[in-house]
Amino acid sequence: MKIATLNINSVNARLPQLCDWLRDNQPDVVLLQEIKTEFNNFPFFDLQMVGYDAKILGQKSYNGVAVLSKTQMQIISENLPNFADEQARYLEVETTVKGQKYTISSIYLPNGNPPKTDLNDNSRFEYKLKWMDCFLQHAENLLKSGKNVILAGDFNIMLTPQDVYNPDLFAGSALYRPEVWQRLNRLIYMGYTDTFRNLYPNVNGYTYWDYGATAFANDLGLRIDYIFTSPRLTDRLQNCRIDREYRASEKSSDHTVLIATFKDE
DNA sequence: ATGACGGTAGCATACCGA
Repeated sequence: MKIATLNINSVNARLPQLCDWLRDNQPDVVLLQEIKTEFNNFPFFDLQMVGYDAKILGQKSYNGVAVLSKTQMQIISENLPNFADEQARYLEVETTVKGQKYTISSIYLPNGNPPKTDLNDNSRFEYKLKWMDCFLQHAENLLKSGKNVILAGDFNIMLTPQDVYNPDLFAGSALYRPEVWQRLNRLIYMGYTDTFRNLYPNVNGYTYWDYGATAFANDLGLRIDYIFTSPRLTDRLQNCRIDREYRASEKSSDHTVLIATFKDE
């Protein structure tokens, strides 16, 4: 079973490249974040043509998450079940791949930095922390269910200095503060595995590079996209890799694709 | 501290992003 996640930064602006990537890589499931469109403008037909069914939680202009799958899916939850959210950031589905059942969530965690017009406004950071608290509660409930759970997407957090090209530059950033480290670590302590870091403890593993010309060329990146797995699924983990080729391609997102594969039995 | 760069809404420029 092969699953990929990508913050696509507008699905419609990058649809041809996405379809090409799907044809070339043939993942069973793909999680998208920042689709930046609502249901009526989502490219269901084009994705169907390359073999994927789609479930989405859309929003005009901002946010929006989706799950693509070769097999039939069922939506379990639009938004976190314990949090009335005005922003489209969480979609949970169930699907069966090669005889194995999975509970899979596409996650776009809030950024949390203040608007440029008011750097003292901490409401977005408070929203991020509240979002994470509700997410952790739900993640714990999923863990107790004993299902095969995959929680993946853009978490907007660098967990350690290794995940940042220049930690000093991000001191005080909402993506790099003790309050979010503490919360994301709780996900790990309760039993979920950060698949990439688990397999590659000594590789930076960046998944995002600024659009500015120097960033990708000089590998000035951040590791903010994650694939977390529940224990029984972690036992079946075969690989987790970053597809830097996608980020190097024409008209790519500023994020790149993270891909995990699992043994099928 | 600011902007590089890019997308969306909608038609000029503001907002969002990490």
